[in-house]
Amino acid sequence: MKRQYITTPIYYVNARPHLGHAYTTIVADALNRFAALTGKQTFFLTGTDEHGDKIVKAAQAAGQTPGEYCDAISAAYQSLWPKLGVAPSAFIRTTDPAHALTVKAALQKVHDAGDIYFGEYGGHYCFGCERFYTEKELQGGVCPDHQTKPEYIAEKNYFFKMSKYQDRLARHIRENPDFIRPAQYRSEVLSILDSGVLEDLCISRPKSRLTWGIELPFDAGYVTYVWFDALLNYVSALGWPDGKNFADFWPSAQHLVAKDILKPHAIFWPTMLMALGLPLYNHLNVHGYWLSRDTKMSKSVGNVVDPEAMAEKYGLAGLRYFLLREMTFGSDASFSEQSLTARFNADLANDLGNLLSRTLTMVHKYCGGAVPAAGEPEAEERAIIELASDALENFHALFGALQFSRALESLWELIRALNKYIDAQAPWTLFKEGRTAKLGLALYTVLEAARKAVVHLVPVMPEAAGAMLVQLGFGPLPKDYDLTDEIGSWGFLPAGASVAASSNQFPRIDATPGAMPEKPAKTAKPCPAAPAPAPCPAPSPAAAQTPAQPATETEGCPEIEFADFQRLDLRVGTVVAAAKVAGADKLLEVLIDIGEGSPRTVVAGIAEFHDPDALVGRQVAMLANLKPRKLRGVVSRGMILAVRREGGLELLSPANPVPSGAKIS
RNA sequence: GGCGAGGUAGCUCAGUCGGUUAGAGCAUGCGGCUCAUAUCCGCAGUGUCGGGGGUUCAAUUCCCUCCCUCGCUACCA
Repeated sequence: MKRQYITTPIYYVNARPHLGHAYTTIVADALNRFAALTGKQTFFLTGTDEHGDKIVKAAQAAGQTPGEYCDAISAAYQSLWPKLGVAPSAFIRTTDPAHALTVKAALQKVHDAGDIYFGEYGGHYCFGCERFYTEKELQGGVCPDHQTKPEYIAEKNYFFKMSKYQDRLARHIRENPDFIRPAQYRSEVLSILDSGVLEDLCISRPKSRLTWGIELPFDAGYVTYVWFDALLNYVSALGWPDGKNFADFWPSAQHLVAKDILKPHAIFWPTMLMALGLPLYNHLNVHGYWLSRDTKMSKSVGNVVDPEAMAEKYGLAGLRYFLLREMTFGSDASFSEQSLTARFNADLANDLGNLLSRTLTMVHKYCGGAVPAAGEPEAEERAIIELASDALENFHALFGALQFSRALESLWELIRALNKYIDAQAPWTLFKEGRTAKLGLALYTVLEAARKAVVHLVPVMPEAAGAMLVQLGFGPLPKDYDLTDEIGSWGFLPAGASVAASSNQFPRIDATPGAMPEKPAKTAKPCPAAPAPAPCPAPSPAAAQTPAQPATETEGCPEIEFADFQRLDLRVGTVVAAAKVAGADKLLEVLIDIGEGSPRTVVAGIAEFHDPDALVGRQVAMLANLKPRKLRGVVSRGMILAVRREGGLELLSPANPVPSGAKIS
């Protein structure tokens, strides 16, 4: 079984998530989905880094304990990911007790091996800042913040013998050209390694100065500082040393980071792995910054972009597509709502959205809404089939090599060619002239080629691509579906499948200043009532399906498409724990296992009728992809389904036990 | 200062292991179609490929040098 383990950095909880965090994590998510769709077993890790000086200070400033503060910011990250369509396999926190045990075990191991020593660390210490300054950081010999002269103090600390592994690391990087990519960062690291002897890494802080950290196993007077704590998350999340996930996934590890943490990941971490006797990761993938108004985003400049607001304003698909399409992986790129709008309108609305819209309309007008029989391809169709095959082959090669921009561009070559093909074939003329065989052939060619393009957008925009596949009559992806089967093949779209009457997947965004772009609609319009003539070649009776009926209404709710139903992630979960929410009469905080690794927290308004203790072990139906929401300070991720009756509230449960997380359909 | 990356059409970028008229998308102008989300298709461009020098029959692509931007690192050779 081929596998892929991909990680983002764990994000430091001294600030709320911004676009940079979102980019890294969305890239990881897209790569993870792509791997899963190409037959790999995957593990995707993200999390939060929560120890250190700055956290203690930030917590104090917020009037909280470090623990409370970390919980709050970590929750902000955890609840952001589903809003960005990101679905990690696990979320690690450095304050997780299991992580602390791993870090201690690793420190002990490296200490036993003789690669950690006790030494003196001297520097200019500013008591106001509670930190050391190097000579060059001091301006005119005084602290830049406090304008006071720092005191030179010597402090005993523990050091990791990084220099011992310097040559071995340099050799490894030379022998494995893909170890650090893109190549510009590889040469940067080699240049650091070649330019002199590495300084050993200071890995501790005395408890007299810092207690918010993991205690050294060999000296209770110290906590470990920064990198031994943070970097080890990549193996502790897999259950190192004995976890099955570690054995399964570590050999396929690759990390994704922004360029600011190149050195820790390219130098500290591999040498730590060497000291631990562990194999190195396969790839370190390094990306650049998103610039806003031509400079790096920063709070003081006030140009920080909020990813959640962008997702709400432009839709998930638009945001994720833009991020992957606009940045050349490795280089910096500029973010602006103007370029996002331009990209959205040109690529998604005009090219792709309109392609689907015009095609589906024609299938309904000319073919009764069913996928026509393919027929025998002629020269023009063979050209499209070949182009599709080339485009997809390129896409696979480029996407896997992190060249998302070029990968998507090659997909768009196909999409643009389809618009051109439609113009050349002019189905409206074929229809008028009664040339039904060619008409069916032309529309089938467009539908099938569009499907092949859209299916490759699933990793980029899972939800929107899924909806488009349904509109195209292909429906949700089969369980054992493998994207690689799309290269060099043709005709997966079954004739006779009914297609949506229309598609308004990516409505153009009004670019006029001040206009508030609407969130793109994600549902298909209802079918028009008028049944169209059906001159297209009839599909084989076995494949024929009932054409969509005109919209009707049921008890006040408008009739919906099957695709609408599919947007609901309904599952059966098992209650692991339940407790009353403090200060609320009706709310229970319920932990529900839905087979995700860690149980979900759901806040449910059922406390009036249900005793928390009686709920444990019970299976309940829940809506799992409801937008997370904070209720009474608790983030609720989902809702429990229930029926209200007089004097009570019945929870929905399966009549017989089912696996936790079983999908309701 | 050293090291690394980059400087290609108005914008965002691709590309050239040296070789006929240097590409794409967006934006701009003109024309066409009507199935479509005022969408789509066609045509039209423009560029001393950062400056200068060198090697070569031939350089945007190789070498040298200078300028500018970004990053890392440092005053130690």
